[in-house]
Amino acid sequence: MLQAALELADAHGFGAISMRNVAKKLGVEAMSLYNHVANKEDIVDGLVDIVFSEIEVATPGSVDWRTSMRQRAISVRAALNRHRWAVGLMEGRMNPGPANVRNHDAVLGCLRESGFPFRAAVHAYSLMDAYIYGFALQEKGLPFDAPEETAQVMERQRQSVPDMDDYPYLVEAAAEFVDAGYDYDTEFEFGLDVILDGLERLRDGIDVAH
Amino acid sequence: MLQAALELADAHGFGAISMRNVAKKLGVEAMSLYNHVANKEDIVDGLVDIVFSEIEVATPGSVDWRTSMRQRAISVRAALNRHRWAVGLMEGRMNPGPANVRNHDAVLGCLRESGFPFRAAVHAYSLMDAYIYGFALQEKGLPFDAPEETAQVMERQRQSVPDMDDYPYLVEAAAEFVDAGYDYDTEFEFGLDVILDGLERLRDGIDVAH
DNA sequence: AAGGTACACTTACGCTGTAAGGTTGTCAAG
DNA sequence: CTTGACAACCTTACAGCGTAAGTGTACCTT
Repeated sequence: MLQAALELADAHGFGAISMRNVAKKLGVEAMSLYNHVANKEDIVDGLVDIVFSEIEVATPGSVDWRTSMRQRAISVRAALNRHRWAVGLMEGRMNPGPANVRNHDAVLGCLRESGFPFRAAVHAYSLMDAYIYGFALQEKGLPFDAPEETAQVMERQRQSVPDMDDYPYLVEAAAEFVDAGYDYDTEFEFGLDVILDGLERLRDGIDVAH
Repeated sequence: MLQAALELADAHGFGAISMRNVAKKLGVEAMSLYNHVANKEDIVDGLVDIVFSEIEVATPGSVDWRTSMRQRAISVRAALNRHRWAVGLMEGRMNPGPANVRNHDAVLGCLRESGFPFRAAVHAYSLMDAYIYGFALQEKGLPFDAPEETAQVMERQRQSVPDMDDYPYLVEAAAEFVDAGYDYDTEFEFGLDVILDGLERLRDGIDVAH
């Protein structure tokens, strides 16, 4: 049943998850689902945990913290790209599933065992995840997916803003993107590396101080 | 009418914005609203632009880019804390309002005039906003607002995870947060400064190369 | 055979956004 | 003063939503 809901969400977005839709996909009436879940929120909790289960985080000690965290970040983004409907829902679950918990513990463990003191590990985790989820949010929202669409979208947006010429930097950006495109992968990894650089300096500073 | 919708959303969350609720607040029937807006999405667009209008970004040249960007980031977070319902909605508007457009142009302008080449300015903007919106997402989702609630929430979460003892790092975190609390302001500004440090290095590196 | 449990069903309530069409108040042109 | 246009409001209706409540039936255990 989670499988059915997942396929619905992946194919037609979060709004397509309704008790009636999921039930129909299973050849069943809506109310029958309540024999298996408490309510709709329960289904969403289950779906989110499936997404968490797709996130790969290396076993501690197998690689250094930086490559481990880098791979995890890329893995999270990949999972969120496969399941765009999940973007705003990963954080703040009231009933975190097992994969969710395991993931959090693994990340904290990686950082702690790599020499990050507790508070520094929390800072690092908060910073990385804020960036990852925030980037996914941008990526989900930004109007152009494929490069070839960029020009049309830009043109439409320009027309919807009456006095576009008052905003020279936006005009510059629009022209540039139409011209040279916009690469999400590059963008994501750039920011990610800035953050990892900062965290590395933080950790090394602490090492020295000890 | 946007005012009425704004008060509803601030007081009772995004879900409270329904045509019937907004209309009731104005002493009017739901369908009457359609004389002023095309549809509900129109209202949301208007609300989001109100939030954008509350974001302060210094006029270019008045202060250096770093303090300007730092203040803006804090201003964005403050606005999103006043209007938590807006957190997932700021990015990816199909019909950006005037305040939205002005804000984007001002930020890009600040960076460009401070010596960031175009691509670097885009990287910087993307990185900062991903972090800001991602942090706001965390903050909205995280279950404890007031420090005194922390203990209860932690206890409830522990009970909802059956084999909590398999996750030593989470146990450590829970204990620490109950003990010493969790300060969102400190957390936010820590990550923000890591990012600004990284961007400063990026800009200086470019300056030297020229 | 009896009882319990698991799963499915139907019906109903109050909510949602909004399409369609009717009524009224204001205001400018003839 | 009348007429017509127009804006703003109204009511009605429809299809969809989550889910509370109650009913039926097949199967497994005692």
